Parts: sequence; structure tokens; C-alpha cells
Amino acid sequence: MKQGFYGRDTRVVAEELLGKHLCRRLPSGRIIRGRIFETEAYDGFEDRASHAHKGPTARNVVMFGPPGHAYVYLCYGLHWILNFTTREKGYPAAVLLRGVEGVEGPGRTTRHFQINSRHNEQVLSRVNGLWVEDDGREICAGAIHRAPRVGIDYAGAEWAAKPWRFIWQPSR
DNA sequence: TGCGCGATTCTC
DNA sequence: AGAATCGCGCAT
Repeated sequence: MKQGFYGRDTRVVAEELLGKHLCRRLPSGRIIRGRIFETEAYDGFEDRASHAHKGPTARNVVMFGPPGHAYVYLCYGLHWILNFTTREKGYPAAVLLRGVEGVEGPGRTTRHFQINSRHNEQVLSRVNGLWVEDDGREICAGAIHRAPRVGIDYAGAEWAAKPWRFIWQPSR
């Protein structure tokens, strides 16, 4: 996808990523792909669930950068979590990749695609071995479900309740 | 310089 | 229900 795809409203990007292919060139040279089926939006300064809501830090600074870059961080000392930055430079926002077809869970996704801190801050591109492709197939909007984001109760009831998780359920 | 915790996952 | 496991973020 072009960088302009990511420089838009974070919820729109999160939703439109559904059905697109997460692509990765492994160290072996083999290329693997998976259709994205679950994402979450983390948007702006006010979003108390977002790493960025208290301003830029060493970890989250990528969220303040230009769109279409990978934001990868270590969670619970065990799991790498992959995000794509959205919106313009200076506006902190990102889409969390929770799962692709056959791989359920953000930590499992990065493990499957062998994604780690090496990819942090990198622009999504074939050259960098991590990118997103659109095969042109439309997905049925009716098959998209919205739900509250996972594991963010610390954000308080108002922000935890926002239906900023997007799940694509391919029919049959 | 120190310490508590997390956008999770796995096992018991 | 509890462990695994460590860099970040904030207080000291």
C-alpha cells in the first residue's frame, strides 16, 4: 500500500486493512503472506489507551512520525507487537495488527512472521521485507464486526468501551 | 538508580 | 488462576 493509505483517519485505516495481505520476506528469502482479519485503532493525544497519550517517549516516538511505518514494541517482556503508524507526522496514531488468517493474536502474528525490534521505525516496503498488498478483492462490509479493544482496562471505562477493534469474519 | 507493570500467551 | 520475562516510564 502507498504511504497515503496510512495517512488518514486511524479507524478508517484499521478497517480498510482487513482483507489485505500482510507480507514478509523471511531471512531465508521465502515470502509469506496472510490476510489481515483483526486490527485495533489507537488514535491521538486524548486516547487514554494509547501509548502516546502522555506525549512522546523513547518507546512510542514512532507513533508521532510519518504514516506507513512499523511501530514494534515488546509486551510483557515476551511478545513483540506490530503496529502501523497512521495520520500525519506529529499526530500520534497507529493500527495494531492483532491477527491474520490462521494466526490469532498479536504476539502470535509477530512470531509467525518473525517480526521484532529490527522492524521498528522501518517504512513498510518490500525492500525492508515487511509490507502490505491489496489483491483487489473487495470484502463485504457486513462481515466486519466492531468491538472494544483488548487488554486496555487501565484506560478507564470511557476509552476502554470505544469500539475501535475491527474483525473481519469471512463468510463460509 | 530503582522498581512496578504491561495493546500477551501458555500451562496448570 | 498464575507464570513467564524485561524494557520502559516514572518516581526517587
